[in-house]
Amino acid sequence: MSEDTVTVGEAARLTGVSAKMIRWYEARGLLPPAARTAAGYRHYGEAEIRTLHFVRRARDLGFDVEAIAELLALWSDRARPSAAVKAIAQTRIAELRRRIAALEGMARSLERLAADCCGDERPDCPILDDLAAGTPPPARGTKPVRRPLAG
Amino acid sequence: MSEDTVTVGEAARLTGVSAKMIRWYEARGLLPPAARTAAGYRHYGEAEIRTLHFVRRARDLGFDVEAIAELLALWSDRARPSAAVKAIAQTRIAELRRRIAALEGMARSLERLAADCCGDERPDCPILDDLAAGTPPPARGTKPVRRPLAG
DNA sequence: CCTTGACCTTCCCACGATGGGAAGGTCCAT
DNA sequence: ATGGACCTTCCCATCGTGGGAAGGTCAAGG
Repeated sequence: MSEDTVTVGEAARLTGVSAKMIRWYEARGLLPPAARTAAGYRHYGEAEIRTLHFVRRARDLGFDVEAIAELLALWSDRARPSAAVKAIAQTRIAELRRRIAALEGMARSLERLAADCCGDERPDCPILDDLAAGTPPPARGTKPVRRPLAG
Repeated sequence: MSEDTVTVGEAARLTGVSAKMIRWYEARGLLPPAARTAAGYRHYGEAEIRTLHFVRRARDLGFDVEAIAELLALWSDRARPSAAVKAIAQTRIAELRRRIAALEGMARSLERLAADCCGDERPDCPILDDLAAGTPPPARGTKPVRRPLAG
C-alpha cells in the first residue's frame, strides 16, 4: 500500500461509511472503481476520502443513492448552475415534508386514541375499538359504534 | 364456494389489503391459515373480513407486522387490560416521533441550505459547499471555508 | 362439450440500504 | 512460521410491497 492511501476499513473509520457500504456504493456505480493494490485490496487517497465524506453527509440528509449520484456529478462539474443543485434539494425537501406529514398524521391519531384509553386493568379500550371499527374518530367521548357484524 | 364467503381477490377489494399481502400476512403467521375450498381456494367469511379491516387500519397507523400481531391477540382477548394495548400504542408513538424528528432535522437543514442558494446559472452553491465541507453551518452568510485538501 | 377469460394457486425475483457471515487470500508483528 | 487482523467475493436476511411465470379452477357463452 503506497503512502497516503488507506484500506477500505480505514476509509470507513475516517468517513463513517461502513466498508460494506463503500463496496456497495462502488458496485452501484455511485463511486468509481477504487484503485487496487497488487493483491487486490482497494485503496483510497485524500480525494476519495473527501468524496466519501460528501456521500456520508448527503446520505445523512436523506438523499437516496440516485440523488447522491446526481449531486456528485454536479459537484465535480465546476460550471454547473446552482439551480440544478437547488432543484434536487427542493425535490428532496418536498419528499421529506410529505413523509413527515404522513407520520405526523399517524402519530396524532394514535395520541388521540391513547389519550382516550385509560390504560388500566380493565378491558375497555378505545384503541382496539377504533381499529376494529375503522371509523376515523366519530366523536370525542362517544365510543365508536361496534356494528354487530356476526362477531 | 359456500354462501357468505369470498375469495382473496374479493376480500382484497373489500378491505383494501391486496391479495398478495393477505397471503403474505397468512404466511407470516399474522393471520391464521384461511379456510380452503376443495380446489384449494382460500375463502373468507365476515369474521375474517373484519380481521383484515383491523389489520389494514393498524397498518395505516404505521404499526409493523409484529405489533399488529400483538394487537390482534389482544383484540381477541376479552379480558385484556387496556394498559397492554396502550403500551403498544405508546411505543409506536415514540418511534413515530423519533422518525419525525430525524426527518424534520434533515428537512430543516436542507431548507436552510436551499434558502442560501441563489439557484441561478452561476456555479456558486452553498449546498454543495456544505456537503463537501461537512461542517454543519459555520455562520449564516459566511461561506464554509473550503479547506485546500489537495482538491 | 369446449373455449375463453377471469380468477386462483405456489414460487421466485426485485426494490433500498444495510448487516451478517462463510470461504479464502494477504499482511504484519511476534 | 504462525496467529490475528484485515482484505476479497458471494450469498442471505431484513421489511412490506409488487411483478410475473407456470399451472389449476370456475363460470359463461358458443
